[in-house]
Amino acid sequence: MPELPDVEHLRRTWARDTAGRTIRRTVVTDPGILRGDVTPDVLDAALRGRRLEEPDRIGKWLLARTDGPTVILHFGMDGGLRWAESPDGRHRHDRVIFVTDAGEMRFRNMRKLGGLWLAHDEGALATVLAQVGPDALALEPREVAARLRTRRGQVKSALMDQALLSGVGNLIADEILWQARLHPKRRLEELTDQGLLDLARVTRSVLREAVNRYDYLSRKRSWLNHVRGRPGAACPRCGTPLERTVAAGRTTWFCPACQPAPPAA
DNA sequence: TCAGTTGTTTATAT
DNA sequence: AATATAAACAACTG
Repeated sequence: MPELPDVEHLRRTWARDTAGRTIRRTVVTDPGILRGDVTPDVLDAALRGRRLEEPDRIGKWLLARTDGPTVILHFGMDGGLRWAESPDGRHRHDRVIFVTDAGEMRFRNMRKLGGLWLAHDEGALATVLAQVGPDALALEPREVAARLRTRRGQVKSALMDQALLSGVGNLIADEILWQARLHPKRRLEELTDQGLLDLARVTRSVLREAVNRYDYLSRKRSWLNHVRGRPGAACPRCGTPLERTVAAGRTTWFCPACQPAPPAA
């Protein structure tokens, strides 16, 4: 699930459920989810007795702050959070559990892409996030356009480059390009300034609406993601059968009528 | 059995 | 130097 809107949802979940709580202990059921030099003992010692504070988010990264260290979570392809009042019903993919004075937050992650980092101060936090660009939703469209303008090559590749702009994943990139009527393999250097600005505006509007709907973008019938990936699916705008290709190394769906291919090389 | 999966990193090639 | 591609990671679903 996790692209920017999903992680924002997780951030709000974390904030709501852990507000005012104190960490009693942490349970690491699978050390293979720990990143950097943190170990189960180090994590527990660092967090025991700490008060949970308002979490932040940059792109797909959740920064779970305490009155001491910050826990950094990345959810990979299928990670998530579950809050429970008691230790009952833990799932085998709950890799780390933050036990508080009134319930526990579980970091679930089936495939163990992503993981957990621990930063003892802002310097360590900056080190972990050194390659992460500005949050895609925190920038004005003109700023997004200016960043895109520094790049050449396939537009989808740039949208998904987390160092250029953080938060846009494969599904959202397809949605943005479909709404902007741009073929995923169009080249950035071919786009006009106005074209880039339009793309940046669509980017913000897709992210904003997905975040404000509070879950994801799949329910909206007028959007590509409502039908994306289904065999024989038709473009919600014009009814043309969607096509599948690979761009930026990822499965990509687009409408061949609304998103005309770039001129052959 | 095999292909496919919302992400990132690394290696390799162009 | 930038960009493009593929593989690897891990665990599951259909």
